[in-house]
Amino acid sequence: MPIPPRRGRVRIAPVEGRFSDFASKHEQAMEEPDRFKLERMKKRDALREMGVDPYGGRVDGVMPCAEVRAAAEPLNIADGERSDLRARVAGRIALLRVMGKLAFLTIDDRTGRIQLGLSKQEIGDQWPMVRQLDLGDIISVEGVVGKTKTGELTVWASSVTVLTKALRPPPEKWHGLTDVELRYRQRYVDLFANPEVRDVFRQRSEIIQAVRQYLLDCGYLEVETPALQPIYGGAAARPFTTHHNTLNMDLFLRISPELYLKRLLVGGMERVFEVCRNFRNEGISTKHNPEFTMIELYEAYADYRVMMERVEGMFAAAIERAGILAAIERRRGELEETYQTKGTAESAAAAGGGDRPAHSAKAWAAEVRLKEHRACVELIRQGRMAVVFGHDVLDFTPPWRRARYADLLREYNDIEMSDHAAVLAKAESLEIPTKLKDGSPVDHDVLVNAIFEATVEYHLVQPTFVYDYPAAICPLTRRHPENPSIALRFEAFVAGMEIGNAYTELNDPQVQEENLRRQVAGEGDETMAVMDEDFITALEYGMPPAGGLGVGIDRMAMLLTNSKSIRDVILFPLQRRGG
RNA sequence: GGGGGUGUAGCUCAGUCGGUAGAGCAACGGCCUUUUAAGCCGUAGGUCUUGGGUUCGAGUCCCAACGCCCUCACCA
Repeated sequence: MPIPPRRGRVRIAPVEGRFSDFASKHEQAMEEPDRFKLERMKKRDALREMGVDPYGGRVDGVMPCAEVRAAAEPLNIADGERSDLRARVAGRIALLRVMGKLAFLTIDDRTGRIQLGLSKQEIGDQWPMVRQLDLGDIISVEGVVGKTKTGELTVWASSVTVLTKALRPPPEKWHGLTDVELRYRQRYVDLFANPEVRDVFRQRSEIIQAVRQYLLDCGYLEVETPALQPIYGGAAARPFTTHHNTLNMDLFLRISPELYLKRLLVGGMERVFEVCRNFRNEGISTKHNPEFTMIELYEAYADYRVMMERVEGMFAAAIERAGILAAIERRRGELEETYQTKGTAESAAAAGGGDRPAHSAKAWAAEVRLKEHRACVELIRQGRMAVVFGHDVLDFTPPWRRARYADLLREYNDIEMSDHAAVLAKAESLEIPTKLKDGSPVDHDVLVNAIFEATVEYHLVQPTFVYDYPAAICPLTRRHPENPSIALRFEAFVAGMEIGNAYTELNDPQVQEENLRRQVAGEGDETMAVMDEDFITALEYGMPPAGGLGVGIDRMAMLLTNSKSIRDVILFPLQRRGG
């Protein structure tokens, strides 16, 4: 099939003035349009020839689809009837059924979908326009709200406006976009093709907003500290490096905001938090993205016990204000429906004579998920803050379980944290290296923590605060007043995943300096902290005793939206070039 | 970095033992005023990720590269 000649620049970029050169240059650089694009460009041009701008502008008074539904509800419109309710709606064409002189389209907006009815008789002169519409175009219509014979709520258009002609076809209308790589690389397609993806990101936004509001209600101040730092610290991680040209100065992207937020405590900002993007130059996994979001907070005159309450409060606020429980009840209802309908009528037709009850693949998938959804909804109805995560039901109702680090270590390994011989033997049995490259022995507390990570963490499915950590792995934490080998630190675990980390902060500048110097010198590893003299200076002016806490927002969003991978709660996860 | 999986039409997927590359959706032409993933008739659409190799013949077997997923390692 011969490729039609390129269209002239005036046709391609009819906008006058400043953008036409730009568009034309890019048009030349673009790959040869495929047959889908050519067809759609033809329709775009046909629209222009009939005097219709295929890229319309502002539309006032648009009613979201969900509001149209809500407004129609009390009118009790009978099937086949129309109401007096007039509405203007706008959205992307998700389904398109044209039959001769009547067309039904389903458009999709941020609140849902609604059917539009366009008839030649009613829209008259505009009818030829309908033939130039495709799936994926963005339009608005104005008309009256009614119901079809089959009871489908429909906006019967009296006028149609083309807002955006799409030059590329959307993915398959039934399956949507499922190729994981394409979903991440072209998230914009994923978002409009898969409405449930939009729901996840709406919930993520509401979760962050809920947490923010909770902290504001607790008297916190939201602050912003540098992401570009001359010295990195506050965590043990490898940083990204960059360079400032004018200052001729190497800089690091922050791995943690901790040392800056503590300076604010010194400055008298007694309750501060930051919604903070951190950057760590490390591995990528279902639980790690090189850039990720934390909420870190510091509260003067508090300690790590208070921080436990903050974690509980943040989750409770998020679950309530982001509508998490209602979403799970809805999901359960959908699954029940899929299971009922696809598991009976459809499968009976397709069964053909198997021995066991036949179910369609969808019904089978629904059945598998129903078990935990039913259990979860049962808990919700008892007033619990329960969510479904994979095959687990997680109960976030405060108070969460509080378990001492040493007790858990004993429970799952039958060893005492302080018993070096036992720890060494256990580490060897787990094939944890007990010697450094230079042959010197690995620090006792480091071994203990390796054992803990390997043997305890994955057991911690229900929300659990693990507290009182071995001190050597906690250089920024205050020691236990009666046992200096213990640090007043907890980590919060859910579904085997660390989701929060808190300390009773160390505010003795001398001890802090010693800890940091030991860390910098001791490990001799590039991942270890760089000495931050100014941070010590700040502590010397006096930092109030305080509790500090960091919560991983991406992981929190994973838990509350039942997402297995961190990439499903990050809009544009890092991908390799290419693809 | 190790191990496992995967890559076929715009999208979702089949492709048996190595023997001319298939379906549904989308598209194009036609019919159609109550559809619900609309339907019916017809048409077109492919560098089977890339590069080597084995073979008379490779989507299929072998080797390598690249992307993606899972997993381990790394990672307070």
